[in-house]
Amino acid sequence: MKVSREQMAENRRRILEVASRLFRDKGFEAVSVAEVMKAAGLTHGGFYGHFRSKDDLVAQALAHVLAADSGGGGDLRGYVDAYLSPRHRDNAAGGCPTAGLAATIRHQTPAARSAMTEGLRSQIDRIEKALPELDPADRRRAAIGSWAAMVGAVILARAIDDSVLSDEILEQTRAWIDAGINQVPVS
Amino acid sequence: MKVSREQMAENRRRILEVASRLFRDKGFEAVSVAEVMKAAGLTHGGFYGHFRSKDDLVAQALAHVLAADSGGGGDLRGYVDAYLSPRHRDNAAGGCPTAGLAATIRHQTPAARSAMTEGLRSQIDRIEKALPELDPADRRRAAIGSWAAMVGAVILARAIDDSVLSDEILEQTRAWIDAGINQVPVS
DNA sequence: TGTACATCAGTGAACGCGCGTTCACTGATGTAC
DNA sequence: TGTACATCAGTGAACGCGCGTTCACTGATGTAC
Repeated sequence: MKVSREQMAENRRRILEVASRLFRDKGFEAVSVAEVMKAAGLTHGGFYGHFRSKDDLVAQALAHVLAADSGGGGDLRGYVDAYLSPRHRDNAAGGCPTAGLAATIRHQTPAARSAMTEGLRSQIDRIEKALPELDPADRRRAAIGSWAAMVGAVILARAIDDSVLSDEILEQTRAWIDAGINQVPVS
Repeated sequence: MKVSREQMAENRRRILEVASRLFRDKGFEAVSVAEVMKAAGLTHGGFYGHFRSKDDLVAQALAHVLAADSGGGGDLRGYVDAYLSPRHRDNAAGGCPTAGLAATIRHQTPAARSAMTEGLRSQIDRIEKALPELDPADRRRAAIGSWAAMVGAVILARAIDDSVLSDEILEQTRAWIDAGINQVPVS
């Protein structure tokens, strides 16, 4: 059953969105092509009309979700608070693709690594822009250091089974970043 | 061919060691039971004499490697430098199991999550002990914040294909942690 | 201490299963007239 | 504008493959005497 051009474009968009959620939730390898297509309301055979392979889907879904992700823009304090919240920790499927997927990019294709590189570059830029009060060197150090801490904290908080310690990881990292940003003009 | 009790114990130890290296290098799912056994110099059929399942191996290999890992003990500055070095970034197989595996623990069994929880708890303790000059609240905040930043930085540095940016992630995070630890007595 | 034999760690063929991918087919789309 | 038909997005059965796991077998170990 052929489908209109707009319908096909919408199907493709839906596959990318659904795939990015499933990948963040379960990891690239634990999600099958058939599972993605079913979640998009299609059958698995049609997949290869949209993508050349599962690896191609991985790279495109990653580029898609990293391009859509635009946190850290204006209110940095608010962004950090939301990022290091139990709500974000418990919502991997709808959360930050970097926290959910960066650690497994190593095992993906060059195209996926390239998408992640661009995503990281623009994320650092966004955080830098939200720190106009610092001089350039301190600003870049604060942007990279706090982003590394945010990503690391969410990954650690998601990895453990003790909810008290998990909450503490988020809260202490928030306080550590806060202190770091406020007093960065070092010695 | 039966084997002596000591030989069997050594085989088991070798399986755990080889498995932990392969898991850190390629991830839990990308390593097969047969691959682990072959790397340990055995055939795959004997695996189930040592472990109940692959999930059992995952949990035990994780507990094994986290127990052996004892970084951060004395010289914190030196530990941070080594951790955030290109050498460690490029040696995932022999490197920190937390940086290599924490992000995928979410998809593993409760036993594996439990091992990671204990590993994280003792790692935070070790870093705290290396910061005796700080008062207790600052010490805990610095231990958790800098550990989150270290893990996050290595994960990000490994995820991208631009070696200049990757080196910068490591270097700036090192500087950020340094500044944070030295001036933690906040306001 | 020496021997006979039960034990059991390790072997390798075989299993069932789910995966990524292919392909002949279907029928709505959209174009040529 | 209306019709006839070529196109092609989506369907679902089928494929080959590697995986985790099982099992009948082997032969060195280690114990009973």
